[in-house]
Amino acid sequence: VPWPAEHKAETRARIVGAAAAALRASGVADVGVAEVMRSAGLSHGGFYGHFSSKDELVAAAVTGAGHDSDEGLAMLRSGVPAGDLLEETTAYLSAEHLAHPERGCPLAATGPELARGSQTVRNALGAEIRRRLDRLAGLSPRRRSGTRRKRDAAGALACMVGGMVIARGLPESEGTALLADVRAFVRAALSDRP
Amino acid sequence: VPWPAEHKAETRARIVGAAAAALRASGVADVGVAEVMRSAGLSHGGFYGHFSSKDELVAAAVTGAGHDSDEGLAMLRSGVPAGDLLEETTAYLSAEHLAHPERGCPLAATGPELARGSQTVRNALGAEIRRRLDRLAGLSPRRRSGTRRKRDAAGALACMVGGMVIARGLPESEGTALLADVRAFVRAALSDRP
DNA sequence: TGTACATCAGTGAACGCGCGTTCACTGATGTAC
DNA sequence: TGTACATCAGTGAACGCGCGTTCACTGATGTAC
Repeated sequence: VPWPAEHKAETRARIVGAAAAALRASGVADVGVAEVMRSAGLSHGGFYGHFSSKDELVAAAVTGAGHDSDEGLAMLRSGVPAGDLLEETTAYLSAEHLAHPERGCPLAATGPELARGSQTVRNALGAEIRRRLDRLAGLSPRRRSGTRRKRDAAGALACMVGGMVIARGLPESEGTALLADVRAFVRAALSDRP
Repeated sequence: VPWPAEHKAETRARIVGAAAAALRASGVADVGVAEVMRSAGLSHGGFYGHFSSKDELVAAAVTGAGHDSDEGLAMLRSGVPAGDLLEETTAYLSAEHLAHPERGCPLAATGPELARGSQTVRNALGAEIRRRLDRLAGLSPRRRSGTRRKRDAAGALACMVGGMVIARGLPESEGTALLADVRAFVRAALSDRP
């Protein structure tokens, strides 16, 4: 074996990382293979040594983006491990996340485009959604029923993704104000009352 | 004036209508000017007699799509005028809407792509979002405070858009189940309790 | 230890193709007389 | 009423351009002797 064992995997990870950021910043269609390779410090043509098509890269990037979005949220909590569902939702619906799609949630940045993608992309997207729903359901208070926790996870994720999509469709100050309204809505919805 | 006064406006409306459907079905990037003109029954080259760029068409299509999405929701209520906020949300989060992005909400179908668009497109998108928020706030019970109505409108719209985006990212049966969870979440959130 | 070799990650130029846009032209229309 | 005309909505071919993909090649690497 003429090259160090991890070399190729490391290069591939660098390409996926560059793609994950570019994808969320510019969308699937507006990101070119050449651009991704350039930001990974490689030449255009080497791409097909790692992936058999752009599609495969997009699928890998969705999964990669999901993970660094989690890390980003963890940083907003200053490294404190995720507490409850409301805290998680509040961190997601922050001005910080609004301003930085490229390190944020891939669903909010490119959900509809991915849903129209190939089967490979749709599989990665579906897996990412399930992962998030499971994670959120796990953050719901233990005293609640499974049904209630599942419902709250679905509602919270819908508010997160929808809130961010809407806020990004408005000028910044309006978007920031809208996020505050959605946060208040979720706080009320997740409270103990109903 | 060699042509009937309304002729050009009618043709333009036909182009916008075709674009509004194609846009929601395939996204901004995957819809070509040629394809839109063909489905409007016109030839490719005539486009620039009506619009100065594809961008201008997309902006017009967003507004057009907003209106026929409203009509679609009205039909799901069998023509009954919109009642309260919960009914509206329930109609939006339906299996019917899940299956037919091309006549549904443009925010759920193309929100993130539009948010990355030109200023012209962003303006149309912002106007469409404000229109929907105002409409939803108006459907909230009168007895509630302005603050509460604004918050509920924001939360309901976030749940609608986010719920639909997520559901469309899952296989159909899972998506349908998720919509039911989000509907239950919104029902609880809009109840009188808190 | 030093050198020739086989491997394969990465290079860079080239390829079709489809897109948005342009443009010289056509032909259907209402108007003038 | 009928005919010549000016207008302008629509046609269809052509244009660059950037994209995803391919491919013959390069050169850095660990291995064999």
